[in-house]
Amino acid sequence: MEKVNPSEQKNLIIELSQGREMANELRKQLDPVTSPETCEALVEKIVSTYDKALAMLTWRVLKEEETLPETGRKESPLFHSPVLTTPITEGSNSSGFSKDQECNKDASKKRKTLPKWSENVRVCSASGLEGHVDDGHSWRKYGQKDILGANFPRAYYRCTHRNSRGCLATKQVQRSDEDPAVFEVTYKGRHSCIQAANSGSAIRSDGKEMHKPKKARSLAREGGNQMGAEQTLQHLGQGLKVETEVSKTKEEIFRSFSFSFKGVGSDILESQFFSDVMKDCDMMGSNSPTFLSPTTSESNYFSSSCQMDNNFGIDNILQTSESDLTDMISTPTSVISSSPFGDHDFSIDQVDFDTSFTLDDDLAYFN
DNA sequence: TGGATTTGACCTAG
DNA sequence: CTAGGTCAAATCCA
Repeated sequence: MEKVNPSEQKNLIIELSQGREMANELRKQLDPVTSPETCEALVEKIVSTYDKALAMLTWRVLKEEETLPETGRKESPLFHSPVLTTPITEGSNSSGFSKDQECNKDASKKRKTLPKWSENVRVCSASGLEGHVDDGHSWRKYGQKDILGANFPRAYYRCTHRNSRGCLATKQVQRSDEDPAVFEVTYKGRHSCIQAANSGSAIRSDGKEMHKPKKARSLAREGGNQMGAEQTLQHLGQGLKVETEVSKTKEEIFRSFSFSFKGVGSDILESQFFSDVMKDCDMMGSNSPTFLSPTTSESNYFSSSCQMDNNFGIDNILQTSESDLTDMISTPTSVISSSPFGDHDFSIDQVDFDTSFTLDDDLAYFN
């Protein structure tokens, strides 16, 4: 990493500066009057800032290593970087590497070879769109399965561009048993398509949504407690308010961060890492220009757009592993707040853009 | 007519 | 063997 381009350097400076400022602020706050929550928030914020800076540096190294033979890349100690997200150990193996990474060795024998990470999304009840959690990509449902012990079936989605562009990204959406308003979304694989962020469910210039899933239509068919299709679409068009399992504190914590990503990567790269940077955007909906201030004391409502303005390549940051956040998911309210560093896959490959990342919709209809 | 969803069957990991 | 994951034909809908 002998050379840092000006953009990255700038971002690093910003991050580190923020960390310093927040540390100073925390010092000021360290008086008996200050609430522990405030201090905790500041600490989280500081840690997050440094994590981001480290992630940037990490990514740079990984990017460079990508030019090296595959073996060298996989053996990179960076895969064990504390910056990276907690490995999900779905049926974990004992090695330091994720199952995915190991599976790369013999992909022909194993079916699950893609990185996996999860997030919880709570859909604003007012939207009437239960489980419609869009991450900016267009998904096509290819299956639904009743899961043992779960009250609700699990829906399986894959990228719409699976055939046309060979995009292998998939996701699973399951409604939480504990809180039906919470949808556990598990992503697998990374998008090799470039539709990502600024396309997805973006609103077209004519006001209509792109990739409007027919899920909305079926919702109308199903009737029940769902609102009418017209209303549904209207809500979608207006930008679905999505509530993540993030405390207000978190919102405050991450509000100041702004990131965008300049993907550079190889589409073949299977391992991927999504730092809290993305979590900030995706989960916190932090400093989106269209961010809506929380309207309740315990919920984060925000619009689906998440502006990402810097040039931080993210999709090539390697995910430490295909981890399984199932345990985290099972306790939604504590998940995100305790671990803001989820892994996210955003295929922003080979795209240099300032984009509005949408989180607006994605219907999972489990009725 | 083409793309998306539904759903039963099939495949595979554990 | 079982449960989870995927396939693919049937169906729906704009």
